[in-house]
Amino acid sequence: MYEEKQEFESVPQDLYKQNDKMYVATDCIIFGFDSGNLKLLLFRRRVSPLAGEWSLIGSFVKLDEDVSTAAERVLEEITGLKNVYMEELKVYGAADRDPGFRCISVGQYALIRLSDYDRKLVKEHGAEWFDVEELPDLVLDHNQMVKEALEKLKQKARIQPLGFELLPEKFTIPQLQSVYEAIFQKPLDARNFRKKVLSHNVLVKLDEKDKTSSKRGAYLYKFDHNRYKKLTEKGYDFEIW
Amino acid sequence: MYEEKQEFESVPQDLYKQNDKMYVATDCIIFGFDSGNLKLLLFRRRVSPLAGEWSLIGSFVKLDEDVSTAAERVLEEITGLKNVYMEELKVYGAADRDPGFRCISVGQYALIRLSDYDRKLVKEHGAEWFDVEELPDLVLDHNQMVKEALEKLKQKARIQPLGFELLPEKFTIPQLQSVYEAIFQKPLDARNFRKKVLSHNVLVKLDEKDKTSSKRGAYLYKFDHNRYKKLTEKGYDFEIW
DNA sequence: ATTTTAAATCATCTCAAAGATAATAAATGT
DNA sequence: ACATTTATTATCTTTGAGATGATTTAAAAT
Repeated sequence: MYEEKQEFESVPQDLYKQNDKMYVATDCIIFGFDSGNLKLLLFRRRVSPLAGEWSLIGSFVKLDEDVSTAAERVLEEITGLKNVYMEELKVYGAADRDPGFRCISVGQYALIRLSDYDRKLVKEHGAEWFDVEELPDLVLDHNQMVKEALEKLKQKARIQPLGFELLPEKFTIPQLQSVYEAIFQKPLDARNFRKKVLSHNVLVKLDEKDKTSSKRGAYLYKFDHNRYKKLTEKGYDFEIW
Repeated sequence: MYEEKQEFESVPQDLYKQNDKMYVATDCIIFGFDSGNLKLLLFRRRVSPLAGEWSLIGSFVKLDEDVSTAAERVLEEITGLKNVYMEELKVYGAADRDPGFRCISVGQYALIRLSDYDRKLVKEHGAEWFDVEELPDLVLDHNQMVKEALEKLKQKARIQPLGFELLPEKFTIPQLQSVYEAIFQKPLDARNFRKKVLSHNVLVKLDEKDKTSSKRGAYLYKFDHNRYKKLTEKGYDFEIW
């Protein structure tokens, strides 16, 4: 499956399977969105055992580092992106989850804009984007992590507007719909979707149109973060779309 | 605040603040329900520093132990209860959260029936129940954990029937209402509550009545786990009450 | 024994939002 | 000029949440 000879960062060999240390790692489920499909960024595991196998983007948490910082660090390392939407999924803490050493992993999922990331960096690290529906076998419990991240994303998307995180600054309603169709994995009615999504008054209609995907062209919108902030502070219930 | 001399389990002194180990702990936010109020079980922290201060019920995760098992272990140790509803809250992973050593904690909240727990065990461990509204100052970030657990409970209770976990096997509708009023921290209309809660057909009406809290007496019900299971498997949306 | 009382229970009504469907508008390609 | 496709506006129907009125029941008070 992975033939090339390569150097990997690894736990010092003298520690491997012989020490009594508890390791804490974080693995990022990094979602992107492109042409109607959710994508996931993967790379090759850097530590033995299983070095070289497809894996979520992860890293050990350093002793003097916050867990969330570790996730941000590794995400920036591979994609060049900062200030990305990221949220904790859950802890994977089975004693036997990693055959090499005792390591619990904090799963965190991130939503990034495919337009923004640093392609060179990604390439350098051997990372690749996969369609969420067509993932390879991943190391350890990573396939399970992805499954649960998708589930959580689906759930979260119902009560919090985060489809925007996957789109460029400016986007059309149909594009947004397409994101939600990918997340919910079912078709939505364009007319009702528009009605709902606009009813919250957190979208600002721009004067430009996007004509890449239709003859008529659709108006571009942008998300009004300020307005959203004000609404949620007032306890506004976003349980919609 | 805590004057008595006492022995505490602790990290070996030679390791304290000098070793480079990563520790993983779990802290349980243990909820109970009594006479209209949510209660929380607390005990005295067993490790230095801050040994003897009020703390959530917690423990280190052993090297050969699942994180979830650790939580179940400590919960049983203190309350004698097994098979309790427990769910992960989130990870508390700030590098400086514990002044003694580097330790991340997995917060987990549990719902137990106050009728069931082992009072002797609780007493032996110096644990006590506190009204959620009147908690003492807790060690580290534990007050924050409680706050977030309450928030999560409130959210979760909207889409999943878990008020039952806090009540005895048999309960009345008014009792159930009282649980939800405690969770949501607002009064509910008895007539509408009844309508909603019965509309899902997961409650079985018994022939007995409970007369402890009213002259007329209210019928006892029990939760139909099987029926609930079937419904959720079919994708039934419980976004109610 | 009758009345009072407080909860428990049943029955309607109103309103708003969700989903289904119809109709129109704006471009492009033929 | 017309057909075609996507975007957009406008209605209609149904459902369910919340508000409120009315009735039952059994214990306690008179």
